[in-house]
Amino acid sequence: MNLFSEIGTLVTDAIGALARDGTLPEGLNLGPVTVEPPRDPAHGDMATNAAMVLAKPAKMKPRDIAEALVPHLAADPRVSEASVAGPGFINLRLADSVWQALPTAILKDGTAFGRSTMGQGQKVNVEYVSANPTGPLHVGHTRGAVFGDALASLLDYAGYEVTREYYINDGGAQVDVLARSVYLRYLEAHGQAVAFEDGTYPGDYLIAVGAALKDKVGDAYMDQPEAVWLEEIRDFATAAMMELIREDLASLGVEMDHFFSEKSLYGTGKIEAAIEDLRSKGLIYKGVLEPPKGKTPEDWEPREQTLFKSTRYGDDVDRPIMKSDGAWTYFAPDIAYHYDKVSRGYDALIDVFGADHGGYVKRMKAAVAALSAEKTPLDIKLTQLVKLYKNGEPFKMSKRAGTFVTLRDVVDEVGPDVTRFVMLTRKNDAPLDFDFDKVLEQSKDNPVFYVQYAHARVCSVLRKAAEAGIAVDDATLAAADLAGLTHPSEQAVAKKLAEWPRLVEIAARTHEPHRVAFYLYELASELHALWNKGNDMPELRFLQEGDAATSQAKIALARAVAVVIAGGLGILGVKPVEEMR
RNA sequence: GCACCCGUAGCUCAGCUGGAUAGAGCGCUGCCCUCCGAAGGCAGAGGCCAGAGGUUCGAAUCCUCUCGGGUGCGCCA
Repeated sequence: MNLFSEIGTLVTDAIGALARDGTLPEGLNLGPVTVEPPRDPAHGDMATNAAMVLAKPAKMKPRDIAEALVPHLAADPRVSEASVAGPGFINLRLADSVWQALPTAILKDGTAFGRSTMGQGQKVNVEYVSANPTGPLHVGHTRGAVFGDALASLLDYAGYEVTREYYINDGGAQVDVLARSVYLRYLEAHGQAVAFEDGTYPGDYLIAVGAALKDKVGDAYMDQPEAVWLEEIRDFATAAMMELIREDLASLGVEMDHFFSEKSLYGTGKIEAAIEDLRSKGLIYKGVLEPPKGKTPEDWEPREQTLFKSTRYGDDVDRPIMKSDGAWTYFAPDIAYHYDKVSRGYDALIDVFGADHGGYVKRMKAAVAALSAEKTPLDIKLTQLVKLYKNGEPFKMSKRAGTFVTLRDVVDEVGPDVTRFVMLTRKNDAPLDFDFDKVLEQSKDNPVFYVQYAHARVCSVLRKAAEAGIAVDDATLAAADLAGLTHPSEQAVAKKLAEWPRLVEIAARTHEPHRVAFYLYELASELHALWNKGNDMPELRFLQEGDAATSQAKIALARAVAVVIAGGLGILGVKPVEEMR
């Protein structure tokens, strides 16, 4: 039940009627026609720009179109008032009964209220985290994990069929470094003193891996050259790191549908097949790149390389896919991986990268455009830096990894729910300050608390009502007569609730889950405002002593707020609380 | 040098495929608990939306340029 699209249909129907009676020309493009909440509530409940956007194609004055539309709109029982304002807006005021029907609908649908069919079951692949399997996840990954997961849930809620996917970078040089590092820990487990040189991973988290390796192979690799053990230790260590990463993700409540191994692309002909696809389209050639202007590397020499003609699809320069020694560059398996995703039949792809990979966006989009013959859109969302603070001071060190703050450090400190909500209180491409103390603070300065508090307050009312012997189960509340909910503060809450289905669609369309978090804050604010009005005006309190029917009507509204908050938090992956502790 | 992101109240940030008088929190000023949770609410002050052009009935939003900040730029992934 999306009121805005329902009224939108009313508007387009009215335009259709005018077209039939000759007032307006036939076949007007109604795409730009919108119905949205006006910025100023004094203008009414909804406004449409129809008259203004149709003026030019219809060759009429906006106000004339508006005047013609108004009678059609006003005739609908849901519309209590329609008027023309400003340059040609049509402002609509809706009947009280429209708002009063809303909590009832919410109580019937539960947290499914707001679900949309916008996606029409289209298949979307969301790839996120995709951290190298060389150690625990750090804060940067945490933001990507939360963002990607919430985006996936949001798209699911909006009617898409979503796959959550993780690309394991287990094919490059960094997993060899991992293997050597684990070998050192293995020697250490055998009692040898070892030195961690530059280019190895010194983190404590590999100690257990070295010990486990010793348990598995005994002294078989002692005093053996790298050629003997490298491959096996690499597989062993990579598996251990992926286990670690899965646990990290699980602690945040993130569960992937699919892990895709980069290594599986090598030696299987998959990279070659992807490159061959590009070659067949005339997009692969040998050539020499120009050095970047203004910043020529010291050791620059012109070199002939195998290049992908990414400039054909909007990139700034063509990109090498093969090194001079004949090995693939990192870009080649990435092309093959996306080729695989495209051929799995997705209608759309989304990659979530850290902002430091921003330079990679154009070539990746170019590759997918080429591989899919421009049929599969790829959106790449970049997540910006997280700056950590503790007691107002920048905070960098991890107690666990020694060098960087890990996902576990954050989750252990503040819990998964707070971590997730806070990570979504900024747009993905804006830097985020994360203050360990502030996010646990119980004040309206802290949006996590503020939203949870609203939910808890409703739960509190439900408990009080039950104690007073009033039935407040959802079925009973859904049957309540809400005609008495006429106060502006009550209607303001209902109107905010009405925005929820629309907001879900906007957030899903723009791939911006943070909008959900901001909406929940606004909804909580309306609830708190109404609650406090009850201080001065006892008739606005949810619980009316000795009047079960009125109480149930008011509590139905409150409960509807809690349901939408729970549904919204569900998208963010946050559990609503029933009491503040 | 080039590309991408960003620039909105003193501070931290929202702002809907372009909509009417640009919003919130913090901070500041003044109010509201014999009252369902005051962990909250109400009111006030505070803006050339970095700047200049352009498109449009209409621009914080789209285009161009300038300034300022961040990130990235061929055998690292």
